[in-house]
Amino acid sequence: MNALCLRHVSRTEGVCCEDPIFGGKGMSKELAKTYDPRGIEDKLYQKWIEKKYFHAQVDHSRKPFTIVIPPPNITGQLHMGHALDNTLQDILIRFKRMQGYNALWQPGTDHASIATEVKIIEKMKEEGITKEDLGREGFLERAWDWKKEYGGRIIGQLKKLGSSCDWDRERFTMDEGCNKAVTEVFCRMHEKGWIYKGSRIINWCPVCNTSISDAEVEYAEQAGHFYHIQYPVVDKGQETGEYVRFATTRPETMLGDTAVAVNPEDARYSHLVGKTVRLPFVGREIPILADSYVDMEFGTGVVKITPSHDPNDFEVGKRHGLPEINIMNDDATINENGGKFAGMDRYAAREAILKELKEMGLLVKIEDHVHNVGTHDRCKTVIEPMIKQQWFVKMEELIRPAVEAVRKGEIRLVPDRMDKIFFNWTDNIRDWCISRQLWWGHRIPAYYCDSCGNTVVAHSMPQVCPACGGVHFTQDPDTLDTWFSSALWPFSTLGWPEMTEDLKYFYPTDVLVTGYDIIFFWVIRMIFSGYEQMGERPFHTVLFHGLVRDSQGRKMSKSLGNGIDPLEIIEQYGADALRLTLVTGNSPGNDMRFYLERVEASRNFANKVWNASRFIMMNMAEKNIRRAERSELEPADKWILSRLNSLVREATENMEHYELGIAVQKVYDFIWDEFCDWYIEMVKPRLYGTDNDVSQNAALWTLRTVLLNALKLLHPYMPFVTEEIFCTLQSEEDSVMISRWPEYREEWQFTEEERQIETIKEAVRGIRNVRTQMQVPPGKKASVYVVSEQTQIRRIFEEGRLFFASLAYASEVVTQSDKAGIPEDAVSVVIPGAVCYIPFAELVDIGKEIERLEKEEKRLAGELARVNGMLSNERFISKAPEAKIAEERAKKEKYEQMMATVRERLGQLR
RNA sequence: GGGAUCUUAGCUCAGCUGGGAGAGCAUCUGCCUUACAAGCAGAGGGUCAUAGGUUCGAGCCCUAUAGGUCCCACCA
Repeated sequence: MNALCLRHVSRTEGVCCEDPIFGGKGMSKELAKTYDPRGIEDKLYQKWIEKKYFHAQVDHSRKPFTIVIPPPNITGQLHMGHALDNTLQDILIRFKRMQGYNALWQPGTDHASIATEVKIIEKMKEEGITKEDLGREGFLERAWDWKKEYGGRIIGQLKKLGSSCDWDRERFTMDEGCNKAVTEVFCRMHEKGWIYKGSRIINWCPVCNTSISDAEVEYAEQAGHFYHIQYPVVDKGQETGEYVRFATTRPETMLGDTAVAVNPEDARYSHLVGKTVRLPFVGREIPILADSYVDMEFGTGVVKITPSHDPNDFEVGKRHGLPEINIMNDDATINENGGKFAGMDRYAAREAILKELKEMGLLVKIEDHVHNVGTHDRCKTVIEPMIKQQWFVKMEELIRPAVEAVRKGEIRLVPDRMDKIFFNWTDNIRDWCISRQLWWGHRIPAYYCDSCGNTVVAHSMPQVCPACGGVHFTQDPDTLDTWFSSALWPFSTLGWPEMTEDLKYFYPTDVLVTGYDIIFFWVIRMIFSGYEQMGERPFHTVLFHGLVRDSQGRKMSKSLGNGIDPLEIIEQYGADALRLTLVTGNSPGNDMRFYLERVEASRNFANKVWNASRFIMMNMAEKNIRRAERSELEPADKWILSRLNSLVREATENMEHYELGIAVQKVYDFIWDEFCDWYIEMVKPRLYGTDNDVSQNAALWTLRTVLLNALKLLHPYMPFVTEEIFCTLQSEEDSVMISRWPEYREEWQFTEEERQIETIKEAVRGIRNVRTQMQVPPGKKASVYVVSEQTQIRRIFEEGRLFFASLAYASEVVTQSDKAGIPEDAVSVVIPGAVCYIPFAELVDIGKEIERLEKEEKRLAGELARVNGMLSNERFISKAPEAKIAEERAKKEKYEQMMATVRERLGQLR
């Protein structure tokens, strides 16, 4: 048996803890001192799958909680962004599952039309094949093979992360059901007039050979030039000898110019309006017209108008009824409209044109100019605006319910500031170009009659043309934007357009978790699709996270080679460590830096939890622990239960508010600081060599109870280590992942004991402090006299004598009401309400002791000055809340009392 | 051009509705104390970017400035 492996998992019985480490043979095995996640993680995941813990089905007796996964691309490999995104989702879904919700995490993958197609073509290129060689059918066959080969890869990787998706429900954006949903939506929207085909200026990628949507255009700053060019003015067929001058960054587009425009208010050019200019090379005479689009202040105040290759010019052209002359082929070479430049690439043509313009004296000057150029986000090619027939979704009305939903808070974006980004987009929205000249994707369900060209949009190939009675049709060759199907994901995965039981029960889903980078691509489109198709919001909350960057704050990218592979991190440190790293010290929507030191810290925490559990299990071995009666609990037990209780309330609240980083930080601090460093140390004397069974049982019961609850709180973040320990502790519950989330309990609130233990902790900290300062070795014990006039305080130390002694390295603890019998040169530690005296055998350096007390005096004086300042401020007294004033008064009293003690002591020593 | 966001300890970042500045890592000191050296105990280190303002009270709210990051627009 693997020594690192705590136990075997039973695959046949309901109880997973049949082989407890200390059970059976009455002897304890030595456990590994360090937690090794390898082996354990896969084994536990396997168990969860076999027990169907991830599976959710309709159950009207319980409330559903649903998350749909942002479907990863089938071409994808798990990267840190996925790891973060899915960790957050898994935390939420595990949390809600434990709270008793019927939690469904709906998984699946995306066909990622263009991304996949590009990859397949790349691979084909290596073999020397093109798309055209294979033909559409052959290409699609290859694409499906690709999907079969790589589509499952990322799913396996998500499992490594611990994702508790309901894999029985795995979907694909191009599976039968999703296809049906896509066709249905297309037909419905077309019927309604919200999907239309039109000839408009669109973004064309000359490399990918397809149109793309506005959202896919990425602007990149590039160093370019301003070319100042002039055209000769023509009046009644004669050149007047005058020229109009203008500047352009793209001189090659002049081949498609159909006008020159000036501002109607511009007195400089008013005499030219109505005349024409002669376009060099093509010899076309084009009008000089007035349009307010032209900015008089900018440049010469003259703009050349190329309706076919510039979106603004397109609009101008529409207003003035200008001809649209396309001068480019799909690969961005100049076409026959470019005259002698035909066949040249757009950039080669630019150079050639400039050269000739210069020779003709029409190129006035060239200036350097940095400008933003639209590029295709996939391949970074500079996009070419082109006028083409494409399919569009009309956005104006469709977007309205989505805007309202966010405005009214029916859908909440976390963090709130995402609202503004959302509205910025919706306020400036243009119609969505959805057709792509690609093969991998949902083919547009539009059919053209071979006889009359009539368009029929239908669920399947029509039989007869309603216009001419023709019986032969050709389907539109284009496919849909990949986001068209993603937009339907929250309901298509649940069975829509069938009104399935699943759909009725699990829709609307609850939370969508995603990066802010796809708010436009996906989030907005899901929202309007949800309202349009389902009549209901797709989710009530969107939780945004930021980007995972490298240790220097750079984006992780392939080209930089600075990406960190989450799978390697999992292999080396464990999935729990990776997950914890990704959610700590980060707030929603903010980017984070990832570096190994942080993963190490997370791994260390997993190890800490492991070792605390190991300690508890060792002490529980062969003992029958019974539930401790309330009366049997000692102050320390009550203290930790009370602290746990507060933690439960706070962590749960934070999680409800999606403050996952804050919640887990609190759990971390509780486990490491309060539970391990204090409570465990406090109870050691009760566990080792004591004959007080009641006290020992209370300690063990408390240890086990607190640990079990802490494991539950930690489980959503670190599912593996918590499960491994939980089961080994032989809880009544089979698995932490389906156990009940802890709830606040009135009977575990012990305010008085919290105060008592805090007093002892202060004393311990003070004593440790002076011992360190005086370099007293830990092995050297000393008597500690606790002097207090207050019997209650003396009682605290008497009750806690056992652990106080061990924490404060005391050989004995004596409590008394005055200093009688305590050596004058004993070191003193002043705490509220008491003084601890430690007489060391050797002479204490009085000078240093005075120095130390003076420092304390100074500190107290500072505190008192602050408190007195507040309390003597009349406006504070009259305006601050009562509770605050009372609080400050109590502090004042405390500090004054401590100050008096310190001064008295100083007086004695001086 | 419009907008968002950040500026807190040497580094990376938390700090939830305003009420005595925190964590991890790093540094220094002492400890192999029978759960854990991936650990324990202690220490040092911050005018919370700058300047105003609101408030009894500001890291937190408002205004301006400087610097960084990002998004949108695209003046040709």
